[in-house]
Amino acid sequence: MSDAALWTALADPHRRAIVALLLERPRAVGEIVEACGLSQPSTSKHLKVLREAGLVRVRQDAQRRVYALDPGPIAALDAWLAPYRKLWNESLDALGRRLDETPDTTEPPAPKD
Amino acid sequence: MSDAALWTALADPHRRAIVALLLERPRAVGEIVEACGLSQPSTSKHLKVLREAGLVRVRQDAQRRVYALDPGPIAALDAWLAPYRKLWNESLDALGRRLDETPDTTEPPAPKD
DNA sequence: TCGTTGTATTCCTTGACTGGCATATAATGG
DNA sequence: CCATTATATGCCAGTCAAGGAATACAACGA
Repeated sequence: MSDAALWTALADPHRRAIVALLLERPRAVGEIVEACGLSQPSTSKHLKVLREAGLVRVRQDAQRRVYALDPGPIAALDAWLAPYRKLWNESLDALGRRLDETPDTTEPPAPKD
Repeated sequence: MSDAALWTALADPHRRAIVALLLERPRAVGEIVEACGLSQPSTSKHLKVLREAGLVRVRQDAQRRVYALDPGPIAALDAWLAPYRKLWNESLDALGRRLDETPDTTEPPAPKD
């Protein structure tokens, strides 16, 4: 819930992997266990962290628990990022201006993948 | 440099605080020490982590070292976020549609908080 | 060159996080 | 009610990161 919990939750690579999995579609724990190659208990613990950070929500389907992404905290991250985005937009602008001033290159900036 | 380093760097609240400080303007280590209330060595270590994650760059000014944000990794974060942003845009859309279907409220959605 | 200022690094201790294993708990079907 | 399936939790050991103190290193001024 707190900002800290969100960052800590996403700091772990396995948890980011889980979040990425859930971006495709909601999944039951079993699927997640298989996909991330951890033991079931470890996976459950990671899911708990994600749950407590508000990043995922659970729906019960018979014995299975189906986890799905909650967009809220992601939006919070986006909000955190906003002021910085302004910063790097400026630097892109600066780059653009510099390119304009050098008539040697006829190619457009080409997205640096 | 790696994605992992970026997340780990930002996982720490003190380091996020430093990054926020540097968003306003570049600062020498001394200023940062004062601002974040840690000892000078601890602060230096945090700066090292940020440096190795590519989040900050150093410029030498006499004895002082002035740290400044590097927009690159922030952009990387933004890129990571992009697919998820699509997700919560959809959910906002869904919310909008639901509000459209309930003619009771005449008020606009009103930003939550 | 020497003292001073500003910053980085090393050493050490402590606390937190991770993963596996075993086990508890919840839900279902017979 | 019992066995089974699906998930969560407790316990333990290994690892790692953080902070403080002391110290080393670098750049400047006299």
